[in-house]
Amino acid sequence: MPLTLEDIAKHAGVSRATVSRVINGDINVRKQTRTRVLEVIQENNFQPNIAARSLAAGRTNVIGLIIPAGVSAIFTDPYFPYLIQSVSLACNAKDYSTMLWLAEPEFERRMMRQILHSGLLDGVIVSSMLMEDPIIQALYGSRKPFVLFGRHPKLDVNYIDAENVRGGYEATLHLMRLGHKRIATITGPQDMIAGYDRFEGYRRALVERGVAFQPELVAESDFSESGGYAAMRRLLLHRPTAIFVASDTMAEGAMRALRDAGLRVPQDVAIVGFDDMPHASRMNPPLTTIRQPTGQMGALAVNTLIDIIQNPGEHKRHIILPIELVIRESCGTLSMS
Amino acid sequence: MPLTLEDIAKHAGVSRATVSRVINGDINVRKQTRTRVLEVIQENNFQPNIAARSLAAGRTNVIGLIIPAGVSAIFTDPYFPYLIQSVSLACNAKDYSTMLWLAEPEFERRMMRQILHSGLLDGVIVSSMLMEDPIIQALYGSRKPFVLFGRHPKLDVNYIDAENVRGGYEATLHLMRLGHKRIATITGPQDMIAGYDRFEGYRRALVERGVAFQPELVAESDFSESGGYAAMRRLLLHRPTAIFVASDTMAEGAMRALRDAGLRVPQDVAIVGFDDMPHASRMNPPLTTIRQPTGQMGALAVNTLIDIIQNPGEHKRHIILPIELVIRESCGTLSMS
DNA sequence: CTGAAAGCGCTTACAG
DNA sequence: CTGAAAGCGCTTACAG
Repeated sequence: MPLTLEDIAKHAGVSRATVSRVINGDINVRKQTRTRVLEVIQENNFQPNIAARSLAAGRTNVIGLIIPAGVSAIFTDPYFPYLIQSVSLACNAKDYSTMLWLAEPEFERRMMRQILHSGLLDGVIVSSMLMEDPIIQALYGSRKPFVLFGRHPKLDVNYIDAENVRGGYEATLHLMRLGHKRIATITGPQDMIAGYDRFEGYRRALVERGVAFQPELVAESDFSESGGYAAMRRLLLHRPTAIFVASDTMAEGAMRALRDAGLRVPQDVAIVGFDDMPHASRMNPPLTTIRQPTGQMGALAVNTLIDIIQNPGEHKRHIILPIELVIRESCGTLSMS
Repeated sequence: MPLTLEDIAKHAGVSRATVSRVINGDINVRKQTRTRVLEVIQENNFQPNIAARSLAAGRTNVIGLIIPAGVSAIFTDPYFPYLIQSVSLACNAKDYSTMLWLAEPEFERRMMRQILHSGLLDGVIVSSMLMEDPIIQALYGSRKPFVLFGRHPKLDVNYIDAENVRGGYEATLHLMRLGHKRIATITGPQDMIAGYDRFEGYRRALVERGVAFQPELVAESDFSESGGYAAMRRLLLHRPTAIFVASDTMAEGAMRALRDAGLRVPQDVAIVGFDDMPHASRMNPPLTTIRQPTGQMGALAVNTLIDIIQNPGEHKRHIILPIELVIRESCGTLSMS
């Protein structure tokens, strides 16, 4: 059977309360006492029982990561493993653990009960939700600390985000500078904020340069590879010479569609992606794209959440990370214009 | 503040013990009483505090899923999201929650303490570990229920596995039947059981048909796309006419290498993969591969683990799922031989 | 700086 | 079939 605080206390010749203080970094412990207790803890590889701590103190050092299971992109877009990994590592580094929730509508009620009422989670990180998702509403109405991946258009919540609008803008502008006139776009879902904002950037670039917006050059998709493929096939009917795709993974699908149609990149169609996932540089040709710091964002979300848990009631945190245009070979060069 | 058992008991006019019995499905409750209590629970959307239950009963309805973070394939192989999803859904369906651990050597000690001593997990599922991983040793030496994805060559443990040896055998045999003489293979890591077994199947097919084993036709890789690419480039020097690749994702990399080398599939080189991930059918050409029931395996692992938790001390469970050759277009047809 | 004691919200023998 | 009570292993005012 695992040891208890009481056991450690006995070994160290102090009370159970003192051991607890040592573990929790209370200042009111004599240095000598602290050292002795720490030694005994080390020797016995002691780990306090989380359930007991949770019950007594109301905290668990566990946070939840919610990703909607409906997002089919979760299977083709390395964005998700990267996100999960960076969150998991950042948690470990702060002595927290990660509980993963793939939100299925079917189990949503159960999930929300667990999250809000079971006392299991100190806080939660939410990624890739639809803006109108009831989960966000439920969290917003509770006092459970949470941070969103991606800003929210209506609610004042804590969030981490990238400069998505500027990303879409820079990508489109890059294509314009290369002389393209018929620039299409494959967007993410318009009920997801990242999908919406990247498309907004595209529109702004057109407006700014006085280019008429043409609805037939827009295909909404779902951030998945096969979605990008299907969207590209639809756009092909309208003969764009360039295309801004709102994720690298969709860009991969789009390039597959172009290849199947016998078109060359960049000679026939130029492409800019979004994300700068590692495989972007391995595509054929290597993909020009907008880089966002996915790895950093996971860690930042964790640290922000922990900060909120420890200092509740302060102002909402809004963190927006810079993007950057990475030029490779999928747009050709200036001379082609 | 969340409600407690005591609150529900008061509303229903019974004792706290009775409410607990109702929640835990104890038979010793009068039907009428049960109904009344359930109503009150429903009305109030009551969720028992997990920490308190854990402390009192020694169970949490939380299981851990451990995946080593060092596996770079985690970013390119949809196998992992599928696995995570199927485990997560199966857990939810059984009223369990999933705790995700991406095992970093750096945090291994912390992780093992949490898993074995914090009382947070009722059991754990371990995927894609190296056979000699100390985590498996530690679990084996503990009394924490666990099931492995993939058999263990030395320890008598609970596991779910696919017929990997037969899969490698069938894949290789298929290529032989098509008349190929120089059949190469790209293997998974030989310190992972799936990598080892699939390679073993390849060797058995050669032996059975009296074909000499040629070490230069074997390239060990890491289950990632870029690993498959690099391995294929090495093999190209030895001019194989066919190749068995131990995962679809590596096969994707291999096909990219062939394309870059100006070789056609299947005319110049025939390929068989392993997994039958959804993108296998979308490759160019569609990939002939060995199908394994990944989705089922996650659910089966969860159900097996829960069974072990509830009925400890019984014999070890060994579940091996059948594979199946799926013929598409990456090997050409019999007439080509 | 330290200890004795109450209490967190459940489960589960025990008694009836 | 039901309730009173002990106990799970911690944390944290409170007292000294």
